Amino acid sequence: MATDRDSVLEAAVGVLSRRPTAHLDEIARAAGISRATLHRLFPGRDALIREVGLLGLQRFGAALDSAAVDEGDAHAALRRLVEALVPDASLCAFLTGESTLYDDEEINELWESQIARMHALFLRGQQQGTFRIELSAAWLSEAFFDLVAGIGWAIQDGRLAPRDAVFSLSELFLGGALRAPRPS
Amino acid sequence: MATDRDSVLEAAVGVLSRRPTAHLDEIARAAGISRATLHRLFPGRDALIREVGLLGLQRFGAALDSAAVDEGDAHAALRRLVEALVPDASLCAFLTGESTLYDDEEINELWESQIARMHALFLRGQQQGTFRIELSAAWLSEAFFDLVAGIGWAIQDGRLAPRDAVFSLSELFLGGALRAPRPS
DNA sequence: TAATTCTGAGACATCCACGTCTCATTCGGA
DNA sequence: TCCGAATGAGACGTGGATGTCTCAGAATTA
Repeated sequence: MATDRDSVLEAAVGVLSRRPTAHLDEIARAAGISRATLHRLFPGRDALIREVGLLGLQRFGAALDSAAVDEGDAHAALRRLVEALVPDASLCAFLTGESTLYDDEEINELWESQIARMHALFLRGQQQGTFRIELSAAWLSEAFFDLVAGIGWAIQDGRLAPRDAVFSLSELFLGGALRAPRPS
Repeated sequence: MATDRDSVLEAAVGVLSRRPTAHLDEIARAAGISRATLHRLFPGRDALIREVGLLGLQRFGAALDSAAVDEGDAHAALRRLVEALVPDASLCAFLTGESTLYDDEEINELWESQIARMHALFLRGQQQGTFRIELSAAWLSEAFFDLVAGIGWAIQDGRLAPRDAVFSLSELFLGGALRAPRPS
């Protein structure tokens, strides 16, 4: 069953985003399977983490796609991106915390290309007069992703209600990023 | 020499904030000492990481003190806090990345108490009408610290100029946190 | 200079997570 | 019911980082 692999990856995210050094025992338990089965699904720890990373980057890219970040008003695009990204916030938290991921060439390239899309969004928004130009597009991209990851951690630890996530993130970030005094 | 321990801790932060799983060899090399001397200064890896964590929390507390976060206007207090905290941004990055730290009771209590001080600052700011009340004080605290950590990572990786750190952080965050349309 | 202390380099031993294996059990289909 | 596949539990070996040790050389002090 291919679905099983995915559900295991989901469970792995839940554990690894909070504790990147978690043992395989713990991940297996979280997935509701034995360590043996975990090894049957994934050759080893490195492979598992790599696949989780690829899943995260794929979801990230899918969110960028579904939000159509390179179309229309940058402000609206960013709000769409928040909506699309929040459900995978813990995955983004994983991408931030698991630093060893970026030793891998393919992962690195994927990451760079997704970040470039975000960078382009902010750059376009600045050219449109939507986003502030005193803050570099690079910093806006970085800060945005940091906040998404923070959302993921906060939700997982029960410090933030999932329902509040989209509002909290978009209001705080856009308040600082938008050039206009305050969005409606 | 007591100073040596501190300089080793500083070097350890530089390595561990970026790669929490770095080997002791690497940390020793970064500190310019041998692994043997590292072991003479710190009983083991756990002890080293614990001391780095304590250093970070102490610096965090010192920043809260020097910024006098519980005095006067909350807006001004937060700006002072940013100034005081940015030099130790990588230490804050370490505190967010090294999750195993919080297995320790003492570390956990220290962390909670410092966060409580930040929480109080935001709560006071909300009561003063300085900060937005649509965003919970807890989320503001969390998001602020996430951004500080992000600043630390960005500076260490050379993606952000240290000179721009205070401005980038305070402008972005305050823009989203302040109730007033935009600070001067 | 001589003595003491500190340091670095390296050689071990140890420990723990990981990877592999076996085997009994369970689940699902014929 | 029977058979095959999949799973879980556990044992076992392995690798690599860690922790401890020794010893020679450097640094510091008298």
